[in-house]
Amino acid sequence: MLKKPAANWREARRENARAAVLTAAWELVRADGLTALSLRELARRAGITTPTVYAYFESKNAILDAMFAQAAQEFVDLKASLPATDDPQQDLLTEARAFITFCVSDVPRYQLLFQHSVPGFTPSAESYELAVKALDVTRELLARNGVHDPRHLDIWTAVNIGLVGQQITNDPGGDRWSRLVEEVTRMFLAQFASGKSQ
Amino acid sequence: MLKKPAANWREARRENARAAVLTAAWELVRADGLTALSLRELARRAGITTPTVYAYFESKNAILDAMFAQAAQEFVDLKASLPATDDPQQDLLTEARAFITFCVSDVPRYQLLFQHSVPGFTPSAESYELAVKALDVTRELLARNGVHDPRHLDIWTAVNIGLVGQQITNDPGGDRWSRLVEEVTRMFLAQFASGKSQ
DNA sequence: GTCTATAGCTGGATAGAC
DNA sequence: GTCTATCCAGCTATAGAC
Repeated sequence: MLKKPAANWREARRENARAAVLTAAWELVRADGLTALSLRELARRAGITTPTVYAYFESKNAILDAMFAQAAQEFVDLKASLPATDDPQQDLLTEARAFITFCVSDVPRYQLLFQHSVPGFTPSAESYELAVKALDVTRELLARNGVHDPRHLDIWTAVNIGLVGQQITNDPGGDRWSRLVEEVTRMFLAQFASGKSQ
Repeated sequence: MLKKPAANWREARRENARAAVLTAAWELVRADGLTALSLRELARRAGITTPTVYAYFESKNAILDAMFAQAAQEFVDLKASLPATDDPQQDLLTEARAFITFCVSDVPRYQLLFQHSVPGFTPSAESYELAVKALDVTRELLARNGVHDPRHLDIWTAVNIGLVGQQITNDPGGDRWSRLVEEVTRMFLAQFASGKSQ
């Protein structure tokens, strides 16, 4: 509707160039931190000049928004890739492990997606909705474990985020907190699974 | 030893001025965020000019370090102010409540103290040690609840930080996560108190 | 100690030639 | 689309008069 097929190769070229800039952006923030994202250094890494960046993104915030959308999509893909076996407890543990690895393995992505820690930036509503929607998988997973209270979903996300936060802040590169995921999952399920909650 | 009593009033004057700058700094970061701390705006709020700031602090990082030291001391004071009753479970809940309120009521202080989220800044070793030492109170409190495994102390800090993080990030000004502290404390104690851990 | 003035740098964003 | 050149704003920090 919007684009004729004949113009597709142009669009594809443009998208490739945009993707290359985004790749350079991720490499930059992974190397120097999320707050170190500058258009000068980004352009240098991408092998172009600063004004050229504006040929593909209208502002720095537009780049951050595209990065947020990518991160949100990766989060959705992660959730979709989780196996559903006949052991709900094992599945929940698998999800927790996957989430923690997802966060710890790419700290700037975690900060962008879950901490909203870039000063002048708020994600677009659509990308944000995507990330929130991904929680539905967790909701179902908890339901299969007999956990139905929305408050307990909040507790589940909190303990997972807590492990991630402590791991990143106080033992970066290690596993002092991330290794506790199994024990924490047991604790959570012992209290809230199968209608055990008070 | 270092300062003669006769010079005390000079020292006191200087300390007052330093304290006034720090007060303005806290007001600034509470209003505009930790990353918005600039010497220009700080000076403006303190009713002085930028170079005058350097009469009291040798650099911006020195200001951040003084702020970190203040925050660490407030954290220590908070721990020291906790009542010790004959009900260890109640005391642990009281501590958790106090911690969460401490963090949520002053987000920049929380970020500075527990998130180390200022780009070029790392706290001085002494101030950092002060904050770590404050964990001893929690360690004792857990011991009085029959929790002795250091791993379970890590789990305890993680779940508390998790509630704080989710509260600040996803429901600022509300109580969606902070109100869950009692349920979370019950969950933790049910699993780990009195040598119940596996 | 406090000021005015400014150095020196880095940031986002734009003008205009090609 | 891509470049050179540049604008303008903000930052930390310093020089030097008073």
